[in-house]
Amino acid sequence: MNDVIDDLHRRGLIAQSTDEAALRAHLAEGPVTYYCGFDPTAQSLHVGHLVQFMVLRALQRAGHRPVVLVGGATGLIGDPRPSAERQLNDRETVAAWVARIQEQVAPFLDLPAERDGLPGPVYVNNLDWTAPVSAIDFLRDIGKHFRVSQMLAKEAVSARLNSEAGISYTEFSYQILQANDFRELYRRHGVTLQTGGSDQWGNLTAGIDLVRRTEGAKVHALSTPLVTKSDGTKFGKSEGGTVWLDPTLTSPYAFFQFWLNADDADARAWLPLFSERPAEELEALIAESIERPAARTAQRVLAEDLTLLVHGPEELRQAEAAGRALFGRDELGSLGADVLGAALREAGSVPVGDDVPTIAQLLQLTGLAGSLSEARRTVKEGGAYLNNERVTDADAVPGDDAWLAGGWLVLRRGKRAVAGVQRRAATA
RNA sequence: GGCGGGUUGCCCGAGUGGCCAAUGGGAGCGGACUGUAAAUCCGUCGGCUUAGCCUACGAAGGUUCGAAUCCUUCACCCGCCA
Repeated sequence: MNDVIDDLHRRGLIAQSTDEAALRAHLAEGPVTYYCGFDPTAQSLHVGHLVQFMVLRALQRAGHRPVVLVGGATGLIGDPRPSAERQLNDRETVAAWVARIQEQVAPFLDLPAERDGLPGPVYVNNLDWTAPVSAIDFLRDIGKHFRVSQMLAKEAVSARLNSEAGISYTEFSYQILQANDFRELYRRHGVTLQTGGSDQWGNLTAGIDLVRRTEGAKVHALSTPLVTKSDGTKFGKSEGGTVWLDPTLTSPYAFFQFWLNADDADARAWLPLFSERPAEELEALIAESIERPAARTAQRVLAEDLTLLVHGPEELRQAEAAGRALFGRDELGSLGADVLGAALREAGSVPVGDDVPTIAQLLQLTGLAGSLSEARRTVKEGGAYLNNERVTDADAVPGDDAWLAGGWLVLRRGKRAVAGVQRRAATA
């Protein structure tokens, strides 16, 4: 049996861990129950969260039992960000997000557990044990175990104290709630390991301390590195903004394209983090990527493996086919209505009636341009294409001969942004 | 509490009565080169019914033919003195 920790190190998934020798020994003794939490700060998780799933899955494959927590309580309080205080979201909103995220999380951990005959993953919401605690109980039973000096020393807190933003008592208390989660899960499910992003380290250790003080038990923590981009910008954004895991927010096509468009250095660096292929294969892929960068092997594998993981085989097939259809060598006119329609629906499309809008209006309608002015500008700059041909007149209306199979127009802005326009026969 | 400085477009930051939708840099967007990369170069970068018009320089008033620029009040930020 190869060691999970070795595996995680090899893939670059470990930033920090508590006493590693002790953790290895603990994992070697038998199935360990471990957890990772996700706070509902939006209606969906995004690609930045994927690293956590990679760790959860690696441990699960090694025979350990995952507990996935969605922070219905912590999401109401807000983990202090380095920059500024968070805006509180109202309870109904957070509750709705919790429900969506719980659904979203499940597929990541379903399969292997059943196969290995292990107990399935456990899904919990910290609101269940946090909401019933009264202020008195909280301060007496939990707060008493925390030293303010230690709480102040946490990086997340001290950074904010030294900034103009300062920190509210609400966010200051966050680490106590997360520490209490660890203790609660230790009691309820025998959880002895928590994983999380490197920015969570202070919260992870807060939990370890609480469990040691009140339960006399030694528990562990593992943190993942921050995923970075070589140009210094934030990981997980594309032209359209955040790359979400929810297919209604980021289409599988856009998700696939996000990885496919990664720059070479990033794709190679991310490959071991996100691909679960064997070490030797990854090495070969990286070598290939260096030798023939134009083939974009690393990008392709990332796009394929992750679209498959997040959206499933059928969506992967569609996303791939869409890319081939829209960026391939084939003449658009030679594509059938089914292929074209599927590709454009993936890329994003908009219906029009018999009263066909101008090119500028279509660019705006499809979202390729943010405003009419921007659409006109794009045409003026030579960045607008109709059926792969550059458009020169923003006020022109696509002629009858422009419509492709199935009543489609392929509208493109720049090299990558594509959208479809479908003509709907006016029916009475 | 007193005195002084500041608040400009997505961000930084020029601009002290007309030539200002506002210099410059960054981000973004488009083009060229490529590989649906990166770097580089060029262009663009408030909105609209686009050779014109509308809205904008912390907020509200005022002076003026004309204000980001001058005056008044208010809000917030930063220094110095109490």
